[in-house]
Amino acid sequence: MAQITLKKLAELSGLSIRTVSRVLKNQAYVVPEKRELVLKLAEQYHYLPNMAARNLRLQKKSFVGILSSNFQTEVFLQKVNDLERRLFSAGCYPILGRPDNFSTDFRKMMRDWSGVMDYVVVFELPSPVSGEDLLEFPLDFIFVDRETPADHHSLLIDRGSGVCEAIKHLIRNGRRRILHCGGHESRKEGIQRAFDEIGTAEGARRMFLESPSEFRDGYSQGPAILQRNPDAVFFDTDRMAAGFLKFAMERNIAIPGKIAVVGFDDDLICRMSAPSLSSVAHPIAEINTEIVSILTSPRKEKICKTFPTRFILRESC
Amino acid sequence: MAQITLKKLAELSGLSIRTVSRVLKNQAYVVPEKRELVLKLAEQYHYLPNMAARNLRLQKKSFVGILSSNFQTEVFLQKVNDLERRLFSAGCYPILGRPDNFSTDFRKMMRDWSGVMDYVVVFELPSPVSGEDLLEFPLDFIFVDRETPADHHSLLIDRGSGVCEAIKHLIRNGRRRILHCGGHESRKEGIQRAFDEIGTAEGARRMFLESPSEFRDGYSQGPAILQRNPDAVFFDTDRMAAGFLKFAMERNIAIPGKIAVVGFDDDLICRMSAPSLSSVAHPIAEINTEIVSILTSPRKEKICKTFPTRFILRESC
DNA sequence: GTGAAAGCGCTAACAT
DNA sequence: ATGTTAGCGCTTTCAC
Repeated sequence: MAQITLKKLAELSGLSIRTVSRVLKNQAYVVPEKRELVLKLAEQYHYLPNMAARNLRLQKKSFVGILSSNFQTEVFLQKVNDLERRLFSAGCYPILGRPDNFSTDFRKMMRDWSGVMDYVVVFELPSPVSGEDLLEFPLDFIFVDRETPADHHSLLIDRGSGVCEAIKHLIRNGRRRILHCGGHESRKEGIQRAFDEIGTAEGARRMFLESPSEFRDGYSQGPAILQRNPDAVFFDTDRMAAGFLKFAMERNIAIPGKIAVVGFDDDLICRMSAPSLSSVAHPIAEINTEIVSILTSPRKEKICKTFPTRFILRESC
Repeated sequence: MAQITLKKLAELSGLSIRTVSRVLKNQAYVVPEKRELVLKLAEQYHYLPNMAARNLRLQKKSFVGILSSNFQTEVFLQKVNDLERRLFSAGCYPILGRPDNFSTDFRKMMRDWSGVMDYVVVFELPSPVSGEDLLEFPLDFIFVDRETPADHHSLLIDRGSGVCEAIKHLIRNGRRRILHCGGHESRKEGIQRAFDEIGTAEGARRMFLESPSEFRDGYSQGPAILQRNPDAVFFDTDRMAAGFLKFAMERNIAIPGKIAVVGFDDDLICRMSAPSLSSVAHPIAEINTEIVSILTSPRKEKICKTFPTRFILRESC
């Protein structure tokens, strides 16, 4: 499929490149008959301007890199999907990369992407990086939900806010023995806030069970959870909560009757589990809006904003 | 972040562009001291070659478009994730697009992508297209699991094969009243095959309940399903099967004890539902291998291959 | 009204 | 061993 170029169009029409360009960009000062001719030829040969060349000339980049070491979870898909929609309107598209490590994969990607984009959005990275590390790349980085190296944009997620809402909801609905199953600091902090605000006053008790937070963990921690006799459990992830739901179903433990359950992430699984899972949702739309705004109106100062998560009530509590 | 260029490096070093280029590409015939100097400068200024320019010059493209109107399901993420890994080794990256329609979105994407890629992989498209429609774009299309316009690569999925395996498994395990809930022709065909091969001989009976195939449908069809008194149900999608699992749980219907359940897609949900869901998996690795092979060794003739799906046994049957 | 020409950053054939 | 130069496909200034 040989690309047809301006030059070929010029030869074909016997006109100069400049004139052909004028016609195709709908600029003034071309006599109608020449205009017609060029248009006809362009149509006939399916002329499409080479964007790579145009962008090189205009020093304009129309892609944005998306880095994540985790393509597994469904929330990631939600984020990218939402971002794609927004970028599209701005004539921009996401290029995906899933580096397995910093020193080789990450570097290779940055090299390969140089010149086609100005910005790289980093959702997850296999290893920590410093501002120093990034200095060598002629790119602006936008870190999402991640400790941010000096001098780069960072859009942080306040995971605590949604967790706090969730816990307060549990307490207000009469739950008094609340177990946190997982271990992320961000979640602990939200729970702490809820107890500070109303939990302690209401006489609620707080328990903690340290655990990894995959599906299998929620399932395997079942006995340990029961042993602590909670009337509500907050899990660090939806996957983990789903694992516990499975355990509960097998043991005929009523959810939310006997135990209320809340997860984190608002994964698709929440709407597909039985009962449907209350969870804490990421501020996807808000963050992506901000990303697009950074891309479209470049600024000198680095953005650093924090966005709250929010509690989503479903059947499990 | 101003890009540092070969030209600047040449000025800085007082050498010609050619020599600088020689050094950086590790070619022969440069005296050590000049080599050293250039290397030092490149290091110091964090020189990165502009790939957009290099690719323009070399007429080489290092991206591949991925079109899908459906970014919702987790299988899509699996596919893209797997493809990304394979492309990466080939120095190539996926650019995502989610066109909402052919006439505007699709066209805009093809225009915007012209010159940066040679191939576009089409997973799903909002409307049917013909070979004619695609003629206007200087791109090769690889259609996956989709009716393919004339003269383009097509990698088809034989959905029937996995379904057939699934149904035969059910029959061999003593199920005799098998209900198909959904309506896709591809599934029907697989079920037919299974009955032709062993079902009829074994005296199994086949029933059909027409339905859309989302989560809510699996749930809402619960009563209609029970009414037909099946001992096994095959659902067109995992989401739908999960919906029925929820219904069954609420009604205390033993799965797989009373009713065996099989879904389709091998979504993440399969491993996270209770009980875990038997399903039919897409030939992701096989298809992506083929895609990469098409990209890396261009050919005149169009590829057209069909890949079988396969049955994945879990707890639900 | 139209065209020649420079140049975006890079490569490589062709001098020297 | 090193530099000059043309050109990938495009945009745009500046002449005519």
